[in-house]
Amino acid sequence: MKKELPKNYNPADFEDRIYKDWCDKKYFAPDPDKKKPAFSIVIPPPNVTGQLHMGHALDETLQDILVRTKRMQGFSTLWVPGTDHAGIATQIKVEEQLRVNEGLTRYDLGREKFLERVWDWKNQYGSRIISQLKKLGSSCDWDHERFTMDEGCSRAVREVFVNLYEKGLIYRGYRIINWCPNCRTALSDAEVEYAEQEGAFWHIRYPVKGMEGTYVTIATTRPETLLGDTAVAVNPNDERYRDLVGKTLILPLVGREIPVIADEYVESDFGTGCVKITPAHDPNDFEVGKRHNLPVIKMLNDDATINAEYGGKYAGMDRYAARKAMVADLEAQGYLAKVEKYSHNVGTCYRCKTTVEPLTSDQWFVKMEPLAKPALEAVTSGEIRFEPERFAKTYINWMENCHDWCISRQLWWGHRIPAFYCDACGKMTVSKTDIELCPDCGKPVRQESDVLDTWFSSALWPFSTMGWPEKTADLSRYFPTSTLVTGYDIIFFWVARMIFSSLEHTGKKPFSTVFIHGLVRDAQGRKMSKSLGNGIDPLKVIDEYGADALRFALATGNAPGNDMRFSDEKIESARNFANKLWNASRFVLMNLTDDDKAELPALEKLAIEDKWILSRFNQLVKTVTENMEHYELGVALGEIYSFTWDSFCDWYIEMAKSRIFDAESEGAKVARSVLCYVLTGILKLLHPFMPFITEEIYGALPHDDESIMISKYPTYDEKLVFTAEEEDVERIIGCITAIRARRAEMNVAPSKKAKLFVVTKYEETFKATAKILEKLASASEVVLTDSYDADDAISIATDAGNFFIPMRDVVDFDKERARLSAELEKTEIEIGRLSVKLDNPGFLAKAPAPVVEAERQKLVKYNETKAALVAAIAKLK
RNA sequence: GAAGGUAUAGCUCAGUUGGUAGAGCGUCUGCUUGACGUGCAGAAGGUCAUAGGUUCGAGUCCUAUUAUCUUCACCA
Repeated sequence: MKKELPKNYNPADFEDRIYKDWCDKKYFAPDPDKKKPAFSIVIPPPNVTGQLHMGHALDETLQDILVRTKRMQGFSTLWVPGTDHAGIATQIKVEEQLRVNEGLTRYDLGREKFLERVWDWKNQYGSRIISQLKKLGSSCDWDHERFTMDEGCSRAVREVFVNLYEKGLIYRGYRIINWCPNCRTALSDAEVEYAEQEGAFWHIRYPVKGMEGTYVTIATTRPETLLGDTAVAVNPNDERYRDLVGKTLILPLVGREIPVIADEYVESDFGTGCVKITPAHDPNDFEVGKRHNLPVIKMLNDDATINAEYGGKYAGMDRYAARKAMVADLEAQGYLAKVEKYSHNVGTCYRCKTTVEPLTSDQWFVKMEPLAKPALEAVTSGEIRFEPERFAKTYINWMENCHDWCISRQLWWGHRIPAFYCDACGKMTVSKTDIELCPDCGKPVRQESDVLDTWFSSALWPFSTMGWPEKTADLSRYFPTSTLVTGYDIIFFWVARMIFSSLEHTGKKPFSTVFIHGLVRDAQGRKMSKSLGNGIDPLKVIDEYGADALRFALATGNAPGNDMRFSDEKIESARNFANKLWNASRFVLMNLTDDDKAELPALEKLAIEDKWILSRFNQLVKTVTENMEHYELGVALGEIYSFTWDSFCDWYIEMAKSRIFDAESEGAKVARSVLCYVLTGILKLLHPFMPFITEEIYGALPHDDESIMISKYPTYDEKLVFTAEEEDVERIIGCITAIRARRAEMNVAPSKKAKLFVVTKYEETFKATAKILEKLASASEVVLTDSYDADDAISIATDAGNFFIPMRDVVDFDKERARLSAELEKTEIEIGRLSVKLDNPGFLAKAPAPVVEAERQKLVKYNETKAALVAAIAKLK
C-alpha cells in the first residue's frame, strides 16, 4: 500500500503529471448529482492578448482555493473559464504586428480582411493565457470555456442591446465625450485616468470690440482651443466685469467676434475670473454653451491635429505644435499677458496613456439612472455582499454619481452595434438579427460601423456564459453564481456593470458575494508594470519554486482587500514550508508498515501526546473551516502552517519517535496510525491552497480515495475532545522531572526530547484543571498565579525548560554606518525639497503664513537632524 | 473638494467576537541529534503614530490630530 517519495522535493517532477491526470479523470467537471448543493464561479476573463501576470495568479489562486474547498465539502462546483476579446488592446496588438511584418495599416486591408487577421491571431495566441492558467493548477471546467465573442456571448450582447434600446435605455446622441487621439476612439468616463502633469497657465488678452486698448484677460491651460472659442464667461456677481457682459470680443489670431456672457459656473477668484468658453472641447463649457445657445466649434481632427475648417494657418498641425506656434504668435502680436507654471490633472487613456481630448461627437450611450437604482439597492439591502465590506462603499459611491455610459467605440474588433441605417428613407433599425433591407422602404441598409465597449459584453459574463437568453440547465442550476473574485481596481469597470445588467435582464443578482482582493506590488511597494520593468513573471516563479509555493505566497500574509508586496523572501518561505511538509511525510512513510492505515486506533490506546495532537488537529479543522467561510483565507492558511510546522513536525513527530523506533511495540502501531491520520488531515486542509504537493503525498500514503481532490474535507469530530486524566498528569510531571535532572547533570541546553513537557499545552478542549496546574507547579517549583488558564501551563513549562544565554554586546560598525548614511540621504532629499518649496514665489504668495512658517520649522529641524547624523557617522570612523 | 485605506519587532506584514502582543525574513548563540541546514534548539528586539473617551480591562470600539497611500470629482 505505501510508497516512497524521492529524497528531494522537486515540484517540477510531478506538477504537470498530476494536472494532466486530473484533467483526464474529469475531476474539474461539476458533479451531476442533483442532490448536491451548487457552487459556481465565473472567472474574470483575462484578455486574449494577455500574458499571465501576478494579478491573474492571485485572482486565480483565490478562486481555486474556494472552488477546491467547496468541491471537497460536497458541493457540485462549476468554475467557468474564458477570455475577453479586449477590443482596443487586441486591435492595437494586431495592428502593430501588421505594421512591423508587412508595413500595412488596418485601412490598407479593410474591415473584413483585418478582422480575419484578428481572428487568426486569436486562434493562434488566444489559448496562451489559458495554458498558463493551467500551470497554476486552476481547477476550471475546461469543457465550459467561453469567449466574449463566441456565438453564445454575441447573441446575449445583441439581445441585451436591443432590449435596452427598446426600453429607451440606449440612445444615440451628440455629446461631449473623452476621445483618445492615439486609439482614435471614444472612451467611457471609467476608461480615463487622471495624471498630474506639469503645464502652464497662459494669460491671453482678448480685445474688446470698439474699445481700443481695452482687453479681457483669460487664463487657459490649452491655448490652442482658442480656435474653438464661442464666448468668454464671467461670474454674474463679479463687480470687475459687470460692465463687460454683453460686449463683443475679437478673438486674437482669428478675428472672429464672440460675446461676453455671465454664468454662475465661473468662479471669480480663480485665474482671472474670465473663462474662455469652448463648447466643443470641454465638458463644462459644453454645458455653458447649451445654457446660452452658443455655437459649437470643433477645431480638432480625430488624431488631435487642427482641422482645416477652423484651423486657419494652423490647420494640419498637431495640437502641441499648434499650441507652441499659437503662443509664439500671441506673444508676437502682444496678446500674451503672462505665463504661469501650473501643474494640473490631465485625463489619459487607460490603455495607451495618451492625453485624451474632450470633444463633441455622435456616440451611443446607456442611460444609467434607471439601471443604477436597483443595482444600488441590491448592495445596500445586503442581497449582494462585498467582502471585505468596505468595498461596498466604493461601489455605492460610484453608482450614485455615475453619468451615462458611452458604449460606442470607433474600432473594428468587437461586437458591432446592431443598428442599421437606411440612406434612402433615413430610418434607423435596431435588430437582433442582421438585416439587409430597410423594413420601411425596402432599400439596402448599412450597419453602424462602431463596435461596443468591451465591458458591455463582460457585463453579461455571469449569465451569457450559462447560455442566457436560452433557459438552459446550467442557467437554472448555477446562476446566480456564488462568489465573484476580483481586484478592487475593476469594481467600476466590471462589477458594477455586471450587477445592473444582470438585474435588468435576468431579474436576478449575478452573484451573492463579491470577494475583493488588492494588487500585487513589487518588493518596494510599486505597482508592477511593463514600463517600469518590475513585473515578476509567475511562470518563472513556478519554474523555480513550483506552483504550490507561488500559491502559498499569494494566499498568505496580507489582510483581505489590502495590497500585497511580492518578494523573494515570501516565495522562499513558502517553498521551505512545502519542503518541510515533504520531509515530514517522508519520515512518516519510511516508518509505516504495509498494513498501516490512516485510521484512528481505539481511543483508549492513545497516549497523552496522541490525544494532544488529535485534539489540536480537531480544533484546527474548526478554525480553518470557519475562516474559509468568512473569506479569511490567509488566516486559515496561517493556522494550517503553524499547526503543521510547530505542532505536528516539531512536537508530535519528535514525541512519537520514542515509540516508533521500537517498531514492533503496540505503542509504535498507535503512533503510526495517529501520524498517518493527522498527516492525511493536514493534506486535505491544505489541498485547496497547495494542490500538487498534497496530491503527490496523498497518493504515497495509505488512502481510500483515488485522489485527494475527490476526498472528503475534514469535519469537526466530537470524539476527539479529550479530558486530561490523572495518569497523564503523572506522566507530564515525570517528564519534567527527568528533563530537569538531565539538564542539571549535563549542564547543556535541552535537546528536542526536552520538549515533552509541552504536552501541557492544553487547548480549551483539554479542560485543564486547577489540580493539574497545581501539581505542575509543585513539580517545577513555580508559583502559580490565581488564574487557571491553559496558557499558564505553557509559561510554567517554558520557564522550567529554558536556559538564558547572555548576549554579547556587538555592534556592526559597517552596518550602522550604512544605516546612518541612508538616513542622511533621506534627510538631504527632504532638505532639498523644502528649500525648493520655500524658494517658490507661488507657494509663498498663496500659502497661509502659518503653513509657510511650519515648513520653515521643518527645514530647521531637518538641518539639525542632518548635523546630528553627520556627527554620528564621524564618530563611527 | 469627497470618500476610503494604512500607521504594530531592524524589514515585510498578520492579529477573526475587547482579556498577558505574533509570523516570515534579518540579527546573535549553540547544534552535521536516526525526515528536513530549504533544518533543529535558544536569544535579543515593540510605551501597537499622537491625544482624549467608553470599559474592571483597548493593538482591537468611539472622537480628534498628524503622517502616508489610493480612488472618485475637479478651476478654465
